[in-house]
Amino acid sequence: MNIGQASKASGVNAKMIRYYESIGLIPAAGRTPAGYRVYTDAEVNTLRFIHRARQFGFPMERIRLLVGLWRAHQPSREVKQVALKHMAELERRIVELTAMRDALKELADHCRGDHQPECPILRDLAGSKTPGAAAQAA
Amino acid sequence: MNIGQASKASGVNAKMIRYYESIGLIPAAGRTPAGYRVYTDAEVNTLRFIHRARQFGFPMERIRLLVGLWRAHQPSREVKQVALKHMAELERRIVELTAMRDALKELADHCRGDHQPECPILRDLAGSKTPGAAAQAA
DNA sequence: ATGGGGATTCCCATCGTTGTAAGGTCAAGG
DNA sequence: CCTTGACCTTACAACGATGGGAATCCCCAT
Repeated sequence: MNIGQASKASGVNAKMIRYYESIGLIPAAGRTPAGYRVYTDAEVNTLRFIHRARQFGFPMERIRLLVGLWRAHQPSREVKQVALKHMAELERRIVELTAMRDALKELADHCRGDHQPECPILRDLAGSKTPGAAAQAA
Repeated sequence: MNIGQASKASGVNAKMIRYYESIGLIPAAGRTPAGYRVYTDAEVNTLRFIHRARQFGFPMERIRLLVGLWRAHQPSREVKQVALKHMAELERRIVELTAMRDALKELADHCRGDHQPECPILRDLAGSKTPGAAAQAA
């Protein structure tokens, strides 16, 4: 199996496969005499694992951890701990973005959006010393 | 006003002020004979505007746009349009992250988290061909 | 043998921010 | 006058993960 086939089978872009190898997330693949990378089913499984973990938003370093736990059949406590930590970070980010969206919505809702330059959004950006002013007004 | 004072007054890191200048987001500041950058109150206001826009998560290119609209007293319609586009992107990201968190929570909730290696999280990462399997099972 | 598709390596760009290194400048105090 | 420390200057690199492209090479089929 060469890198193109491994890519299709795992869902991981060929370019990314080489990158994962370069950062040591996966061991260096075998090579044909001509220098082409060769992948076994087991290696494709690992790539699929990584791909799926990326879909969950896990950062590479945590994926490195997860792959290690997986291959070494470590206690599920360890795995769960990593997952919970990631979920907490997702949650943090969600809260952040939601706050941005809501604050912005508050301003946009009061913006006429017509031909006149007067605009609560610009007023807030330009002048607000107290970031919560819009929310407080709401 | 030198860059340190402008930084404190605007909330924008001095390093970032130089960066914003380098990418043309703000015009090059005046200089003292010794080469120190000098800032007026108006320039600090612009920096504060940028700082606030960053807090709303606006990417630089959109901030460049907003600063332009602001300074040229353009119709609020333009401003609102930019804000709405950004809100839509925030929303997209929120939905993405929420889906990740929920799917992960579903798996973590069913993980014993004990000394045994058996773990729904790893099972999903390793084997799921259908990304929605966990959600469907729920 | 020729062509096309796929492989290789290497470099560059993203986006916003931070860090570091090596220097110049200013103001205060001994 | 000299030192000290805080501040400024430029320039370069790194981050995380990915995409793009160039130049070259390999394999297979016609």
